[in-house]
Amino acid sequence: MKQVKIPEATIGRLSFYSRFLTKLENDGIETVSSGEIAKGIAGNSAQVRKDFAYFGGFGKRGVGYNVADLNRNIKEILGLNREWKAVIVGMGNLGRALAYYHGFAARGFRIIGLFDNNPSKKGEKINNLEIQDASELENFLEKNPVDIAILTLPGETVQFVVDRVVKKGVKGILNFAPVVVFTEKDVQVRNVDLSVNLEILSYNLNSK
Amino acid sequence: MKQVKIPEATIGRLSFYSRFLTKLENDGIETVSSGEIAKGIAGNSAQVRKDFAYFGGFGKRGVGYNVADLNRNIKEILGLNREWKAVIVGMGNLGRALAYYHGFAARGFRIIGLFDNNPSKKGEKINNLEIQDASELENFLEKNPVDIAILTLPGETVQFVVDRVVKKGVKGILNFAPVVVFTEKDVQVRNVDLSVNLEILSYNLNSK
DNA sequence: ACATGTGAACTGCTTCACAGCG
DNA sequence: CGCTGTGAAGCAGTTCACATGT
Repeated sequence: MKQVKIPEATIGRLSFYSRFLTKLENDGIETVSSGEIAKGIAGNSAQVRKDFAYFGGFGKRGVGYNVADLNRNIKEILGLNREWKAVIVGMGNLGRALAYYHGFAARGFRIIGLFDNNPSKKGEKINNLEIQDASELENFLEKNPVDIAILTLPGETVQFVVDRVVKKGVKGILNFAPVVVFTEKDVQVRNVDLSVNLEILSYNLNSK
Repeated sequence: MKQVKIPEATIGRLSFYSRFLTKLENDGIETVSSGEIAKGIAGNSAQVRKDFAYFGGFGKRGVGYNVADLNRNIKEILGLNREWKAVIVGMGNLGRALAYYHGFAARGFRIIGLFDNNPSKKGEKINNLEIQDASELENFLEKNPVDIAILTLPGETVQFVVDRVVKKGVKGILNFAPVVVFTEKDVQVRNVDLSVNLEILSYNLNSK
């Protein structure tokens, strides 16, 4: 295996593969072929094999892949063999929904702090975590190192909060507001945009 | 202008451009260059021009683009010059958050029905809409034609609901569960996956 | 003079097709 | 024989660089 650049699209698919494999594991299935994986995630078998080949290949020719092994390898590649600590800033409806969302914990992301700048929300409990006032953010991050900040904030306030959490060592940002975030380049930013997807739907529906 | 295939990536960017232009319109700015747009959405000016060129080009050489004109054109391309009617099925935390989300209405997507199969939620009001029992879904869709179904459901139930709404004429699906949806090909499906983005963050943070 | 519009070059990702191996 | 692993081909999207138009 030579060390080449991994397409970001491949990383995204690894995440799908892993969840599909977890389902297979739960069903007690031990072996799976690239074709079956492709069917499970609506992809193409050559692509599945190529994706794995970037990391050296995990299969047996003529047989397929061992489900548990493969899943363990993928999780390790994705960095899911450790726990990632995250905070959510902005406890509006979306922030709350994410605080309750089980999918994160199931994949190793632990939410350890919730913040909002509205004093009337302070102390409210969500999933055994108390909402803290946004002014506590720096203080909290100093005592509790955090890897990722999930920002469910109005667009105007996002950059301000990004600067604050980055200064306290946060290295990953998951931003839900439709604004561009600027940071040092060693900080990873991912944007989730709810409207874009509806607008692509709109375009596709319209041009039929 | 010749009719060529438009990259899906271009459509996604049009959505960003439009929101950036709306901001400029609100600030009373009348003219903008491809370079300024590029800065606003963290892109590249050649790409901005190429994106517009797919649709014939909207600018004046030596000057730039008229903000209001350009935005109107983009919205028309995206199909946002009409109202799209949508329902949300699955009123868990995420479904509720989306029901409250203002961003949809601001872009012409009107939520006209909320459904859940938990009888205890029936009648509860969110944003002036009553949650209806899932058994009412077909009945409602017959009386109220709907373009898009937003599905915030557990993965296991998604396909069942997709089949039901598609049978009643829904042509667009926005699915938030990490499962593959199968439909006739004239139905558009978009998937929003919250965990994938965290896992890509995890990968990128891990490989530093 | 200046910013658009665009062919051409480039880069990156996907699909093909088959050699290699269990 | 079957399914993986992989070079090579093919395709799609991005960036370059400049001719074009105002």
